[in-house]
Amino acid sequence: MTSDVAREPLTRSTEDYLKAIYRLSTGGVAVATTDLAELLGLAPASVTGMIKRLSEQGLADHERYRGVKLSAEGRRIALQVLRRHRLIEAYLVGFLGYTWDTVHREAERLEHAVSEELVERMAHALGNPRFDPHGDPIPDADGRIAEFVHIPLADIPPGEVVTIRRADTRDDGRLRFLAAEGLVPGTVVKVVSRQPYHGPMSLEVAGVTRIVGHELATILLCSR
Amino acid sequence: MTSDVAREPLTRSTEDYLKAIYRLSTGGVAVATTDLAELLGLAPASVTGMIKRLSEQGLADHERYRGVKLSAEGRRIALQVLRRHRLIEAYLVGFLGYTWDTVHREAERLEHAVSEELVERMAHALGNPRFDPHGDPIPDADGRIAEFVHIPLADIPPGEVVTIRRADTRDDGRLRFLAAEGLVPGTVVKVVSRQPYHGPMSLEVAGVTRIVGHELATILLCSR
DNA sequence: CTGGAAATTTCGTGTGTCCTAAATTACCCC
DNA sequence: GGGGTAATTTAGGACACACGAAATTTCCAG
Repeated sequence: MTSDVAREPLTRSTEDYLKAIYRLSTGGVAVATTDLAELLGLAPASVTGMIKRLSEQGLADHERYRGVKLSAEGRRIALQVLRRHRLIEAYLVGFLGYTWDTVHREAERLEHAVSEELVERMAHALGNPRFDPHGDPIPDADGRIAEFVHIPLADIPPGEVVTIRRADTRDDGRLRFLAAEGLVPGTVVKVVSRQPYHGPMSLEVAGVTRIVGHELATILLCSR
Repeated sequence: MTSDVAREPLTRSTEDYLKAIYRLSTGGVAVATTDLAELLGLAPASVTGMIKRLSEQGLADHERYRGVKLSAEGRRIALQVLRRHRLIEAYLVGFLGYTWDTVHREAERLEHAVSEELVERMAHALGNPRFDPHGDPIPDADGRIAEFVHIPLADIPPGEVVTIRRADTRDDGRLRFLAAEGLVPGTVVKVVSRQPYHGPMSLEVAGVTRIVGHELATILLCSR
Protein backbone atom coordinates (compact mmCIF):
# COMPACT_ATOMS: atom_id res chain seq x y z
CA MET A 1 0.00 0.00 0.00
CA THR A 2 1.02 3.53 -0.55
CA SER A 3 1.70 5.50 2.56
CA ASP A 4 -1.45 6.83 4.13
CA VAL A 5 -0.09 9.54 6.37
CA ALA A 6 -2.19 12.68 6.12
CA ARG A 7 0.08 15.08 4.32
CA GLU A 8 -0.70 18.58 3.33
CA PRO A 9 -1.09 18.90 -0.38
CA LEU A 10 2.02 19.59 -2.35
CA THR A 11 2.09 22.44 -4.78
CA ARG A 12 2.25 22.02 -8.50
CA SER A 13 5.81 23.32 -8.55
CA THR A 14 6.90 20.92 -5.88
CA GLU A 15 5.61 18.01 -7.91
CA ASP A 16 7.26 19.33 -11.03
CA TYR A 17 10.60 19.68 -9.30
CA LEU A 18 10.47 16.20 -7.82
CA LYS A 19 9.55 14.71 -11.16
CA ALA A 20 12.35 16.61 -12.86
CA ILE A 21 14.92 15.55 -10.29
CA TYR A 22 13.80 11.96 -10.66
CA ARG A 23 14.14 12.18 -14.41
CA LEU A 24 17.67 13.52 -14.24
CA SER A 25 19.02 11.34 -11.47
CA THR A 26 19.87 8.17 -13.34
CA GLY A 27 21.61 5.79 -11.04
CA GLY A 28 21.31 7.77 -7.83
CA VAL A 29 23.60 10.54 -9.03
CA ALA A 30 23.11 14.04 -7.66
CA VAL A 31 21.41 16.39 -10.09
CA ALA A 32 22.98 19.69 -11.09
CA THR A 33 21.11 22.92 -10.51
CA THR A 34 21.69 24.07 -14.05
CA ASP A 35 20.33 20.89 -15.61
CA LEU A 36 17.26 21.16 -13.48
CA ALA A 37 16.85 24.81 -14.41
CA GLU A 38 17.10 23.97 -18.07
CA LEU A 39 14.62 21.09 -17.90
CA LEU A 40 12.14 23.21 -15.99
CA GLY A 41 12.73 26.33 -18.04
CA LEU A 42 13.67 28.43 -15.02
CA ALA A 43 16.58 30.58 -13.93
CA PRO A 44 19.22 28.66 -11.96
CA ALA A 45 18.80 31.02 -9.04
CA SER A 46 15.14 30.11 -8.77
CA VAL A 47 16.01 26.46 -8.70
CA THR A 48 18.49 26.96 -5.89
CA GLY A 49 15.81 28.61 -3.84
CA MET A 50 13.24 25.94 -4.47
CA ILE A 51 15.70 23.17 -3.76
CA LYS A 52 16.33 24.68 -0.38
CA ARG A 53 12.61 24.54 0.35
CA LEU A 54 12.39 20.93 -0.84
CA SER A 55 15.23 20.01 1.50
CA GLU A 56 13.54 21.70 4.43
CA GLN A 57 10.42 19.69 3.68
CA GLY A 58 12.47 16.51 3.71
CA LEU A 59 11.75 15.75 0.07
CA ALA A 60 15.31 16.13 -1.18
CA ASP A 61 18.86 16.30 0.06
CA HIS A 62 20.89 19.22 -1.04
CA GLU A 63 24.61 19.65 -0.64
CA ARG A 64 25.66 23.17 -1.50
CA TYR A 65 27.41 23.41 -4.85
CA ARG A 66 27.14 19.65 -5.22
CA GLY A 67 23.62 18.99 -6.46
CA VAL A 68 20.40 17.44 -5.18
CA LYS A 69 19.11 13.94 -4.66
CA LEU A 70 15.62 12.86 -3.80
CA SER A 71 14.89 11.58 -0.33
CA ALA A 72 12.94 8.34 -0.04
CA GLU A 73 9.79 10.39 0.43
CA GLY A 74 10.60 12.66 -2.49
CA ARG A 75 11.16 9.66 -4.68
CA ARG A 76 7.88 8.16 -3.61
CA ILE A 77 6.06 11.29 -4.65
CA ALA A 78 7.96 11.61 -7.92
CA LEU A 79 6.93 8.09 -8.84
CA GLN A 80 3.36 8.82 -7.91
CA VAL A 81 3.36 11.83 -10.23
CA LEU A 82 4.98 9.75 -12.92
CA ARG A 83 2.30 7.13 -12.52
CA ARG A 84 -0.38 9.74 -12.89
CA HIS A 85 1.28 11.22 -15.93
CA ARG A 86 1.74 7.98 -17.77
CA LEU A 87 -1.67 6.59 -16.95
CA ILE A 88 -3.26 9.81 -18.13
CA GLU A 89 -1.35 9.51 -21.39
CA ALA A 90 -2.45 5.93 -21.81
CA TYR A 91 -6.04 6.81 -21.04
CA LEU A 92 -6.20 9.75 -23.40
CA VAL A 93 -4.78 7.67 -26.23
CA GLY A 94 -6.90 4.65 -25.39
CA PHE A 95 -10.23 6.34 -24.84
CA LEU A 96 -10.26 9.87 -26.14
CA GLY A 97 -8.58 9.69 -29.50
CA TYR A 98 -5.32 11.39 -28.63
CA THR A 99 -2.20 10.36 -30.47
CA TRP A 100 1.17 9.76 -28.89
CA ASP A 101 2.53 13.04 -30.16
CA THR A 102 -0.23 15.13 -28.56
CA VAL A 103 -0.77 13.58 -25.15
CA HIS A 104 2.24 14.85 -23.36
CA ARG A 105 1.11 18.43 -22.94
CA GLU A 106 -2.33 17.45 -21.79
CA ALA A 107 -0.97 14.94 -19.28
CA GLU A 108 1.41 17.57 -17.99
CA ARG A 109 -1.54 19.77 -17.05
CA LEU A 110 -3.69 17.02 -15.65
CA GLU A 111 -1.12 15.19 -13.58
CA HIS A 112 -1.36 17.80 -10.85
CA ALA A 113 -5.13 17.87 -10.75
CA VAL A 114 -6.36 14.29 -10.83
CA SER A 115 -7.23 12.56 -7.58
CA GLU A 116 -5.85 9.22 -6.57
CA GLU A 117 -9.26 7.78 -7.21
CA LEU A 118 -9.50 9.02 -10.77
CA VAL A 119 -6.07 7.66 -11.56
CA GLU A 120 -7.03 4.25 -10.32
CA ARG A 121 -10.29 4.34 -12.23
CA MET A 122 -8.42 5.14 -15.40
CA ALA A 123 -5.94 2.38 -14.68
CA HIS A 124 -8.81 -0.03 -14.17
CA ALA A 125 -10.54 1.04 -17.39
CA LEU A 126 -7.27 0.38 -19.22
CA GLY A 127 -6.73 -2.99 -17.57
CA ASN A 128 -3.80 -1.80 -15.45
CA PRO A 129 -1.35 -1.25 -18.28
CA ARG A 130 2.36 -1.50 -17.57
CA PHE A 131 3.50 0.89 -20.27
CA ASP A 132 2.38 4.24 -21.60
CA PRO A 133 2.01 5.01 -25.32
CA HIS A 134 5.70 5.85 -25.63
CA GLY A 135 6.71 2.57 -24.07
CA ASP A 136 7.68 4.09 -20.75
CA PRO A 137 6.95 1.86 -17.78
CA ILE A 138 4.14 2.93 -15.47
CA PRO A 139 4.98 2.71 -11.76
CA ASP A 140 2.45 0.62 -9.85
CA ALA A 141 0.30 2.06 -7.09
CA ASP A 142 3.02 1.26 -4.55
CA GLY A 143 5.69 3.12 -6.46
CA ARG A 144 7.48 0.14 -7.94
CA ILE A 145 8.71 0.73 -11.44
CA ALA A 146 10.11 -1.71 -13.94
CA GLU A 147 13.64 -0.82 -15.01
CA PHE A 148 14.79 -1.98 -18.39
CA VAL A 149 18.12 -1.76 -20.06
CA HIS A 150 17.25 -0.87 -23.59
CA ILE A 151 19.69 -0.29 -26.37
CA PRO A 152 19.45 2.63 -28.79
CA LEU A 153 18.61 1.35 -32.23
CA ALA A 154 21.64 3.29 -33.42
CA ASP A 155 23.88 0.87 -31.54
CA ILE A 156 22.49 -2.30 -33.07
CA PRO A 157 24.86 -3.88 -35.58
CA PRO A 158 23.61 -4.93 -39.03
CA GLY A 159 22.01 -8.31 -39.25
CA GLU A 160 20.35 -8.21 -35.89
CA VAL A 161 16.61 -8.29 -35.33
CA VAL A 162 15.24 -6.26 -32.43
CA THR A 163 11.95 -5.04 -31.07
CA ILE A 164 11.35 -1.34 -30.52
CA ARG A 165 10.41 -0.74 -26.91
CA ARG A 166 10.40 2.98 -26.30
CA ALA A 167 10.58 6.32 -28.06
CA ASP A 168 12.68 8.57 -25.86
CA THR A 169 11.39 12.01 -26.85
CA ARG A 170 8.30 14.11 -26.32
CA ASP A 171 8.79 16.18 -29.45
CA ASP A 172 5.58 16.12 -31.51
CA GLY A 173 7.29 16.33 -34.87
CA ARG A 174 9.63 13.46 -34.24
CA LEU A 175 6.88 11.35 -32.74
CA ARG A 176 4.58 11.97 -35.69
CA PHE A 177 7.33 11.09 -38.10
CA LEU A 178 8.18 7.90 -36.28
CA ALA A 179 4.54 6.84 -36.18
CA ALA A 180 4.25 7.50 -39.91
CA GLU A 181 7.28 5.30 -40.52
CA GLY A 182 5.72 2.57 -38.41
CA LEU A 183 8.46 2.81 -35.82
CA VAL A 184 6.48 2.46 -32.60
CA PRO A 185 6.91 0.32 -29.49
CA GLY A 186 6.29 -3.33 -30.27
CA THR A 187 7.49 -3.14 -33.84
CA VAL A 188 10.09 -5.72 -34.86
CA VAL A 189 12.83 -4.37 -37.08
CA LYS A 190 15.86 -5.89 -38.74
CA VAL A 191 18.95 -3.75 -39.08
CA VAL A 192 20.14 -4.12 -42.66
CA SER A 193 23.04 -1.73 -42.72
CA ARG A 194 24.55 1.15 -40.84
CA GLN A 195 26.71 4.00 -42.06
CA PRO A 196 29.57 5.32 -39.94
CA TYR A 197 29.98 8.88 -38.67
CA HIS A 198 26.45 9.20 -37.33
CA GLY A 199 25.10 8.29 -40.72
CA PRO A 200 21.71 6.79 -41.44
CA MET A 201 20.80 3.15 -41.04
CA SER A 202 18.73 0.94 -43.23
CA LEU A 203 16.01 -1.17 -41.67
CA GLU A 204 13.54 -3.79 -42.66
CA VAL A 205 10.19 -3.10 -41.05
CA ALA A 206 7.26 -5.39 -41.79
CA GLY A 207 8.85 -6.40 -45.05
CA VAL A 208 9.51 -2.83 -46.12
CA THR A 209 12.91 -1.18 -46.21
CA ARG A 210 13.25 2.11 -44.38
CA ILE A 211 16.09 4.55 -43.88
CA VAL A 212 16.40 6.28 -40.51
CA GLY A 213 18.81 9.06 -39.56
CA HIS A 214 21.14 8.74 -36.63
CA GLU A 215 19.25 11.13 -34.40
CA LEU A 216 16.02 9.19 -34.52
CA ALA A 217 17.88 5.91 -34.26
CA THR A 218 19.28 7.16 -30.97
CA ILE A 219 15.85 8.00 -29.67
CA LEU A 220 14.42 4.58 -30.42
CA LEU A 221 15.26 2.14 -27.65
CA CYS A 222 15.16 -1.57 -28.38
CA SER A 223 15.54 -5.00 -26.91
CA ARG A 224 16.71 -8.12 -28.75
CA MET B 1 -17.07 30.77 -32.30
CA THR B 2 -15.41 31.51 -29.02
CA SER B 3 -13.05 34.43 -29.02
CA ASP B 4 -9.65 33.53 -30.34
CA VAL B 5 -7.58 36.37 -28.97
CA ALA B 6 -4.34 35.12 -27.50
CA ARG B 7 -4.78 35.70 -23.79
CA GLU B 8 -2.38 34.89 -21.07
CA PRO B 9 -3.60 32.02 -18.97
CA LEU B 10 -5.82 32.86 -16.05
CA THR B 11 -4.99 31.55 -12.64
CA ARG B 12 -7.03 28.96 -10.85
CA SER B 13 -8.21 31.59 -8.37
CA THR B 14 -9.31 33.92 -11.10
CA GLU B 15 -11.44 31.21 -12.64
CA ASP B 16 -12.89 30.30 -9.27
CA TYR B 17 -13.82 33.89 -8.54
CA LEU B 18 -15.46 34.40 -11.91
CA LYS B 19 -17.43 31.21 -11.56
CA ALA B 20 -18.53 32.19 -8.05
CA ILE B 21 -19.59 35.66 -9.12
CA TYR B 22 -21.55 34.16 -11.98
CA ARG B 23 -23.33 31.76 -9.68
CA LEU B 24 -24.33 34.49 -7.26
CA SER B 25 -25.37 37.11 -9.76
CA THR B 26 -28.85 35.97 -10.67
CA GLY B 27 -30.45 38.50 -12.93
CA GLY B 28 -27.53 40.83 -13.38
CA VAL B 29 -27.51 41.94 -9.75
CA ALA B 30 -24.22 43.00 -8.19
CA VAL B 31 -22.71 40.40 -5.90
CA ALA B 32 -21.83 41.22 -2.30
CA THR B 33 -18.27 40.75 -1.09
CA THR B 34 -19.40 38.80 1.94
CA ASP B 35 -21.48 36.36 -0.06
CA LEU B 36 -18.55 35.75 -2.35
CA ALA B 37 -16.26 35.28 0.61
CA GLU B 38 -18.61 32.75 2.12
CA LEU B 39 -19.05 30.79 -1.10
CA LEU B 40 -15.31 30.68 -1.67
CA GLY B 41 -14.44 30.03 1.94
CA LEU B 42 -12.22 33.09 2.19
CA ALA B 43 -11.98 36.15 4.39
CA PRO B 44 -13.89 39.15 3.05
CA ALA B 45 -10.71 41.19 3.01
CA SER B 46 -9.12 38.71 0.62
CA VAL B 47 -12.08 38.93 -1.68
CA THR B 48 -11.93 42.70 -1.82
CA GLY B 49 -8.31 42.50 -2.91
CA MET B 50 -8.94 39.93 -5.57
CA ILE B 51 -11.95 41.78 -6.92
CA LYS B 52 -9.77 44.80 -7.42
CA ARG B 53 -7.39 42.72 -9.49
CA LEU B 54 -10.24 41.29 -11.53
CA SER B 55 -11.47 44.79 -12.27
CA GLU B 56 -8.03 45.89 -13.37
CA GLN B 57 -7.95 42.94 -15.74
CA GLY B 58 -11.29 43.98 -17.17
CA LEU B 59 -13.01 40.82 -16.03
CA ALA B 60 -15.37 42.45 -13.57
CA ASP B 61 -16.79 45.82 -12.62
CA HIS B 62 -16.44 46.81 -9.04
CA GLU B 63 -18.15 49.75 -7.38
CA ARG B 64 -16.76 50.33 -3.93
CA TYR B 65 -19.09 49.22 -1.16
CA ARG B 66 -21.65 48.27 -3.79
CA GLY B 67 -20.63 44.86 -5.08
CA VAL B 68 -19.23 43.31 -8.26
CA LYS B 69 -20.64 42.34 -11.59
CA LEU B 70 -18.96 40.39 -14.32
CA SER B 71 -17.85 42.17 -17.46
CA ALA B 72 -18.82 40.59 -20.79
CA GLU B 73 -15.38 39.01 -20.92
CA GLY B 74 -15.65 37.81 -17.34
CA ARG B 75 -18.97 36.18 -18.03
CA ARG B 76 -17.58 34.51 -21.13
CA ILE B 77 -14.83 32.94 -19.06
CA ALA B 78 -17.18 31.99 -16.23
CA LEU B 79 -19.38 30.15 -18.70
CA GLN B 80 -16.38 28.45 -20.20
CA VAL B 81 -15.33 27.20 -16.79
CA LEU B 82 -18.89 26.11 -16.10
CA ARG B 83 -18.94 24.21 -19.37
CA ARG B 84 -15.73 22.45 -18.43
CA HIS B 85 -17.01 21.62 -14.98
CA ARG B 86 -20.31 20.19 -16.11
CA LEU B 87 -18.89 18.25 -19.02
CA ILE B 88 -16.28 16.75 -16.74
CA GLU B 89 -19.01 15.69 -14.36
CA ALA B 90 -20.99 14.16 -17.18
CA TYR B 91 -17.94 12.36 -18.51
CA LEU B 92 -16.86 10.95 -15.17
CA VAL B 93 -20.35 9.63 -14.52
CA GLY B 94 -20.80 8.37 -18.04
CA PHE B 95 -17.44 6.71 -18.58
CA LEU B 96 -15.58 6.25 -15.34
CA GLY B 97 -18.14 4.97 -12.90
CA TYR B 98 -18.52 8.06 -10.76
CA THR B 99 -21.87 8.73 -9.14
CA TRP B 100 -23.57 12.09 -8.99
CA ASP B 101 -22.67 12.57 -5.34
CA THR B 102 -18.94 12.08 -5.91
CA VAL B 103 -18.21 13.95 -9.13
CA HIS B 104 -18.32 17.47 -7.90
CA ARG B 105 -15.03 17.48 -6.04
CA GLU B 106 -13.18 15.81 -8.86
CA ALA B 107 -14.60 18.20 -11.44
CA GLU B 108 -13.65 21.11 -9.23
CA ARG B 109 -10.01 20.06 -9.45
CA LEU B 110 -10.02 19.21 -13.11
CA GLU B 111 -11.89 22.20 -14.46
CA HIS B 112 -8.78 24.34 -14.19
CA ALA B 113 -6.49 21.83 -15.81
CA VAL B 114 -8.23 20.46 -18.87
CA SER B 115 -7.51 21.96 -22.25
CA GLU B 116 -10.15 23.18 -24.60
CA GLU B 117 -9.40 20.19 -26.77
CA LEU B 118 -9.95 17.65 -24.04
CA VAL B 119 -13.25 19.24 -23.08
CA GLU B 120 -14.47 19.01 -26.64
CA ARG B 121 -13.31 15.42 -26.95
CA MET B 122 -15.23 14.54 -23.82
CA ALA B 123 -18.28 16.39 -25.13
CA HIS B 124 -18.00 14.45 -28.37
CA ALA B 125 -17.66 11.12 -26.59
CA LEU B 126 -20.82 11.96 -24.66
CA GLY B 127 -22.73 13.06 -27.75
CA ASN B 128 -22.72 16.74 -26.78
CA PRO B 129 -25.01 16.48 -23.80
CA ARG B 130 -27.06 19.51 -22.77
CA PHE B 131 -27.27 18.67 -19.07
CA ASP B 132 -24.91 17.39 -16.42
CA PRO B 133 -25.76 14.58 -13.99
CA HIS B 134 -27.47 17.01 -11.62
CA GLY B 135 -29.63 18.37 -14.40
CA ASP B 136 -27.74 21.64 -14.70
CA PRO B 137 -27.54 22.95 -18.26
CA ILE B 138 -24.15 22.81 -19.95
CA PRO B 139 -23.18 26.01 -21.78
CA ASP B 140 -22.30 25.37 -25.41
CA ALA B 141 -18.87 26.06 -26.82
CA ASP B 142 -19.91 29.62 -27.62
CA GLY B 143 -21.01 30.35 -24.09
CA ARG B 144 -24.74 30.12 -24.65
CA ILE B 145 -26.57 28.54 -21.78
CA ALA B 146 -30.15 27.39 -21.56
CA GLU B 147 -32.09 29.17 -18.85
CA PHE B 148 -35.01 27.37 -17.32
CA VAL B 149 -37.52 28.53 -14.81
CA HIS B 150 -37.93 25.52 -12.59
CA ILE B 151 -40.17 25.30 -9.59
CA PRO B 152 -39.08 23.79 -6.28
CA LEU B 153 -40.95 20.58 -5.65
CA ALA B 154 -41.93 22.08 -2.32
CA ASP B 155 -44.07 24.66 -4.12
CA ILE B 156 -46.08 22.18 -6.16
CA PRO B 157 -49.65 21.82 -4.91
CA PRO B 158 -51.14 18.37 -4.28
CA GLY B 159 -52.62 16.64 -7.26
CA GLU B 160 -50.11 17.91 -9.78
CA VAL B 161 -47.75 15.71 -11.74
CA VAL B 162 -44.30 17.11 -12.45
CA THR B 163 -40.94 15.99 -13.75
CA ILE B 164 -37.83 16.45 -11.65
CA ARG B 165 -35.28 18.46 -13.61
CA ARG B 166 -32.46 19.40 -11.27
CA ALA B 167 -31.07 18.70 -7.84
CA ASP B 168 -29.80 22.01 -6.52
CA THR B 169 -27.13 20.88 -4.08
CA ARG B 170 -23.66 19.41 -4.19
CA ASP B 171 -23.86 17.79 -0.79
CA ASP B 172 -22.94 14.10 -1.09
CA GLY B 173 -25.24 12.90 1.64
CA ARG B 174 -28.30 14.61 0.27
CA LEU B 175 -27.50 13.48 -3.27
CA ARG B 176 -27.01 9.88 -2.20
CA PHE B 177 -30.26 9.93 -0.31
CA LEU B 178 -32.15 11.41 -3.24
CA ALA B 179 -30.72 8.82 -5.60
CA ALA B 180 -31.71 6.05 -3.21
CA GLU B 181 -35.24 7.41 -3.16
CA GLY B 182 -35.28 7.49 -6.94
CA LEU B 183 -35.59 11.25 -7.01
CA VAL B 184 -33.28 12.13 -9.88
CA PRO B 185 -33.65 14.35 -12.94
CA GLY B 186 -36.11 12.86 -15.39
CA THR B 187 -38.25 11.19 -12.78
CA VAL B 188 -41.97 11.91 -12.95
CA VAL B 189 -43.63 12.38 -9.57
CA LYS B 190 -47.15 13.09 -8.47
CA VAL B 191 -47.64 15.26 -5.40
CA VAL B 192 -50.15 13.48 -3.19
CA SER B 193 -50.24 15.77 -0.19
CA ARG B 194 -48.33 18.53 1.47
CA GLN B 195 -48.18 19.56 5.10
CA PRO B 196 -48.03 23.22 6.10
CA TYR B 197 -45.28 24.90 8.12
CA HIS B 198 -42.40 23.44 6.11
CA GLY B 199 -43.71 19.99 6.76
CA PRO B 200 -43.07 16.92 4.62
CA MET B 201 -44.83 16.10 1.41
CA SER B 202 -46.12 12.81 0.14
CA LEU B 203 -45.28 11.76 -3.39
CA GLU B 204 -46.05 8.99 -5.78
CA VAL B 205 -42.94 7.92 -7.62
CA ALA B 206 -43.11 5.07 -10.12
CA GLY B 207 -46.16 3.70 -8.35
CA VAL B 208 -44.56 3.88 -4.92
CA THR B 209 -45.47 6.39 -2.23
CA ARG B 210 -42.61 8.38 -0.73
CA ILE B 211 -42.38 11.02 1.95
CA VAL B 212 -39.92 13.85 1.47
CA GLY B 213 -39.01 16.54 3.96
CA HIS B 214 -39.29 20.20 3.12
CA GLU B 215 -35.58 20.80 2.79
CA LEU B 216 -35.08 18.23 0.09
CA ALA B 217 -38.28 19.27 -1.60
CA THR B 218 -36.81 22.75 -1.92
CA ILE B 219 -33.68 21.40 -3.50
CA LEU B 220 -35.52 19.43 -6.16
CA LEU B 221 -36.48 21.65 -9.07
CA CYS B 222 -39.27 20.58 -11.37
CA SER B 223 -41.19 21.42 -14.47
CA ARG B 224 -44.79 20.51 -15.19
C1' DC C 1 -31.93 62.54 11.03
C1' DT C 2 -28.97 60.13 14.06
C1' DG C 3 -26.77 56.09 16.47
C1' DG C 4 -24.93 51.91 15.86
C1' DA C 5 -24.64 47.26 13.66
C1' DA C 6 -23.26 45.13 9.48
C1' DA C 7 -20.75 45.24 5.39
C1' DT C 8 -16.76 46.58 3.18
C1' DT C 9 -12.24 48.30 2.50
C1' DT C 10 -7.50 49.54 3.95
C1' DC C 11 -3.27 48.33 6.08
C1' DG C 12 0.39 45.63 7.32
C1' DT C 13 2.08 40.81 6.82
C1' DG C 14 3.25 36.13 5.35
C1' DT C 15 4.07 32.39 1.96
C1' DG C 16 5.29 30.50 -2.44
C1' DT C 17 7.50 31.15 -6.54
C1' DC C 18 9.70 33.64 -9.86
C1' DC C 19 13.44 37.09 -11.66
C1' DT C 20 18.19 39.73 -12.40
C1' DA C 21 22.57 41.13 -10.78
C1' DA C 22 26.35 40.29 -7.96
C1' DA C 23 29.15 37.34 -5.16
C1' DT C 24 31.06 32.93 -4.29
C1' DT C 25 32.75 28.23 -5.12
C1' DA C 26 34.34 24.35 -7.99
C1' DC C 27 37.13 22.66 -11.31
C1' DC C 28 40.24 22.16 -14.96
C1' DC C 29 44.24 23.40 -17.71
C1' DC C 30 48.82 24.93 -18.52
C1' DG D 1 49.17 25.45 -8.12
C1' DG D 2 47.27 29.84 -9.87
C1' DG D 3 43.73 31.73 -12.89
C1' DG D 4 39.96 31.81 -15.48
C1' DT D 5 35.50 29.93 -16.67
C1' DA D 6 31.44 27.63 -15.53
C1' DA D 7 28.34 26.46 -11.99
C1' DT D 8 26.05 27.81 -8.08
C1' DT D 9 24.38 30.61 -4.42
C1' DT D 10 23.13 35.04 -2.20
C1' DA D 11 20.84 39.43 -2.28
C1' DG D 12 17.15 42.19 -3.35
C1' DG D 13 12.81 42.65 -5.55
C1' DA D 14 8.22 41.49 -7.75
C1' DC D 15 3.69 39.37 -8.12
C1' DA D 16 -0.44 36.63 -6.74
C1' DC D 17 -3.03 35.47 -3.07
C1' DA D 18 -4.17 34.66 1.48
C1' DC D 19 -4.84 36.52 6.54
C1' DG D 20 -6.32 39.52 10.87
C1' DA D 21 -6.99 44.04 12.81
C1' DA D 22 -8.43 48.53 12.23
C1' DA D 23 -10.77 52.05 9.69
C1' DT D 24 -14.51 53.42 6.85
C1' DT D 25 -19.01 53.38 4.65
C1' DT D 26 -23.77 51.99 4.29
C1' DC D 27 -28.13 51.68 5.91
C1' DC D 28 -31.86 50.71 9.01
C1' DA D 29 -34.56 51.56 13.17
C1' DG D 30 -36.42 54.59 15.95
